[in-house]
Amino acid sequence: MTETTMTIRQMCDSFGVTPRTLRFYEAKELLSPIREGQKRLFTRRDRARLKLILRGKKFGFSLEEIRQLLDLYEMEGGEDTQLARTYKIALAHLAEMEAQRAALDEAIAELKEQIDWGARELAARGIASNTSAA
Amino acid sequence: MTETTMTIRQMCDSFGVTPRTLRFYEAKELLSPIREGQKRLFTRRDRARLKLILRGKKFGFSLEEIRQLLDLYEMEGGEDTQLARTYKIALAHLAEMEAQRAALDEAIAELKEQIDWGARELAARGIASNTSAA
DNA sequence: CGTTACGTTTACGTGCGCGTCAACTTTTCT
DNA sequence: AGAAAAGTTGACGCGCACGTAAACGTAACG
Repeated sequence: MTETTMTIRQMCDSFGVTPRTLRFYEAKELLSPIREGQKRLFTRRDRARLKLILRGKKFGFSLEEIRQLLDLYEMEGGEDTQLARTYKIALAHLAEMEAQRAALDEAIAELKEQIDWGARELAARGIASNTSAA
Repeated sequence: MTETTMTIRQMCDSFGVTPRTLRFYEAKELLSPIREGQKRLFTRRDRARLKLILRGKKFGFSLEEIRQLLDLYEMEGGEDTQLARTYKIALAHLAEMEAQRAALDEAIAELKEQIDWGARELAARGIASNTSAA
């Protein structure tokens, strides 16, 4: 089987993060690479989680919130109560994300208006606003 | 004319922030309330800006980035070069926000999948997952 | 006229998300 | 064998976005 683990450097290169960041995430229990002697080896699981972590960060979630979300993606055979709790948390996150989406749409619409105004203004002043909005 | 200005406390109450926050934003030149003696009086302009500030924060923009965006919403009669610069910044922000929207849509879709899985799993285990997705 | 309420400045403290050494072990190249 | 490369564990530092406490002004109320 194709060596499925990666060194810390390989992880850093493919995700664009620093070693410090990966160790920090491990300390926060977001990642749990296996150890070969002293060295960390990151599994496919770690990669999947890291992807989710980085995505979560883009949406302004804290690492702690992200940790809760990560659990959802791995509730294979947990306890019933645990599953139910995680499920509720997930619903809350979903609601929050959909609210964010709505707000984002509104913000984009408003910003576009402003930009259009700016384009017209620039045109009126005879300045190139080389941005042919497809 | 209906007194159009608000005290710091009125602002805090209607926006759900603390006085410290408003003073902090003023120090960062995001707000510029007028002074009546020593006291701050927030104008309609300040309220509009604060609304945009809080929205920007929800999307993970830094206060400095938000300050740049705010300029866009007030480039009434600035210099040509200033207008052009602000215009470019706005385009960059728009691109970033649209990218965020795309990523957010994807994340929402995936989270929904997980939630559906969780709902089925809970059902199979005979647990109520009272959340009839409309 | 005191005190209660609301506001102010100044300044140090805090939590998060890492950055940045320092000092050290463990391969790996030549 | 010797040196460079890659990894490790502390531990302190830093920028951001405020929190929080101290000390003070001022204006209104009973």
